[in-house]
Amino acid sequence: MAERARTYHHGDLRASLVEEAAAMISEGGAASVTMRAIGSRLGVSRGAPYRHFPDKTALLVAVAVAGFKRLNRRLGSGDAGVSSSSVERLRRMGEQYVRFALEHPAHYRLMYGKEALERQDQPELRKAAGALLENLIDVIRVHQQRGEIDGGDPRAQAYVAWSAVHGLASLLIERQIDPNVNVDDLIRQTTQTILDGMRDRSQD
Amino acid sequence: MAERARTYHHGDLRASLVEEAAAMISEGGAASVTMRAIGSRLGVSRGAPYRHFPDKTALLVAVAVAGFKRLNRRLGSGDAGVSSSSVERLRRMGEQYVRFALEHPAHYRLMYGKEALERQDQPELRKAAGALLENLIDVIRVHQQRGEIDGGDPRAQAYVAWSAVHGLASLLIERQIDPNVNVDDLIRQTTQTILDGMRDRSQD
DNA sequence: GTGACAGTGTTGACAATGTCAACAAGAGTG
DNA sequence: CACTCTTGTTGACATTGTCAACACTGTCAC
Repeated sequence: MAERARTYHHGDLRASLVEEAAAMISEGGAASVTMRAIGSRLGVSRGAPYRHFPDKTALLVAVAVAGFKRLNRRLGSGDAGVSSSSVERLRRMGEQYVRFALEHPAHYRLMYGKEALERQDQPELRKAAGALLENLIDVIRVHQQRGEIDGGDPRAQAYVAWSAVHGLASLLIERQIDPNVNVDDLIRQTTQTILDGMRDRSQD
Repeated sequence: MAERARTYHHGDLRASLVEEAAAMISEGGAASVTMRAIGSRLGVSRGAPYRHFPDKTALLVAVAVAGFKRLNRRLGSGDAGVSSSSVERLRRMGEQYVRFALEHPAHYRLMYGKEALERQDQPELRKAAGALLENLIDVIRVHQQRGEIDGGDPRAQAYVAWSAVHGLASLLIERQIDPNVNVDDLIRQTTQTILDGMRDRSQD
């Protein structure tokens, strides 16, 4: 019945902590994650997590990093299928980005909310988010080479596109957007507007 | 020496609480605001705030609402000066929006961070944010009538524009953007891209 | 004026929480 | 088996939000 190589009391507590914390965040928001509760759910005491993370912040950072990796994987997955012409690839990335946020709102909030993680800059987190940016830049470069979008600094364009989808995701999550509005349409219009704006540098 | 009509012990504690909480947020982030600390700074006890706000969340909501009003005022203030042609007005709004966030990062975070305020939906907060949206819609309508931007649903366009500036502000505040990037340029490029995208519906 | 009354502020207490120090138990090594 | 490192447990403490009981202050009818 041993799950894996349960080398010790719990087996692989560190990974379990991250996993369980993510689950708790999805269920009851980041505020519901307490060291005692998470220990209890895993059958260990409140002090056990401190053998794997120096403090609660470190644990939450690990959860946030895992979220970025998951998001990154998802954005990259649409790669194989549609390499059609037009900027379909970029649009799909934007759409998947927002969908991820809507499916995991509390987790997404944690990923960007330095508020909960406020302290030093977390290099791991920065790195995970940086990987996302690099992927976006790569895709933008491809589209540039195809002449589908304007040929400016791809990094700056990536920031603009990221801002748009992150902003939309954030506003949706925080319920700042009228629930009567069709979300799919809004996502589509947002990505379309950005893409149009990145193409139309005709008279500037 | 009496400041105002100090009708009672403190005079106008409710307003002072909101003001002081905002100051503390600017100084040390939202986490530094504790009922005890804020009371201490105002020379009252830890229990005093509970005569004016049912709990800490309610106080923070009041602070957030004040932030929205302040932001709204700032966005509207550029109104008189430049009513020049082109979409300069909208661009300036976007720029002022992001600047406000950069100048008051912790306050801005609180305004959008339901995390700290998580509980019921806060109607006051929603209302304050709604006023911001309505102003934006109005400006968009003006530009539409001038034929400067596309004639779609102004509400949807407002959401797109709001998403872009909010996303940019958020990424900047959370230090997700390379500090070597010129912020002014990035703000300008973001607003420009959105405006271009709202104009170019030629081949769609 | 004076006494009731409501508004405002204070204090004691409590539960929840993050965290640390001291202790203990499993796991690997000689 | 003895030793030691890793991992987990427990007791304790400070901080914090919050409530209940109490106290002070101004107001107002009489």
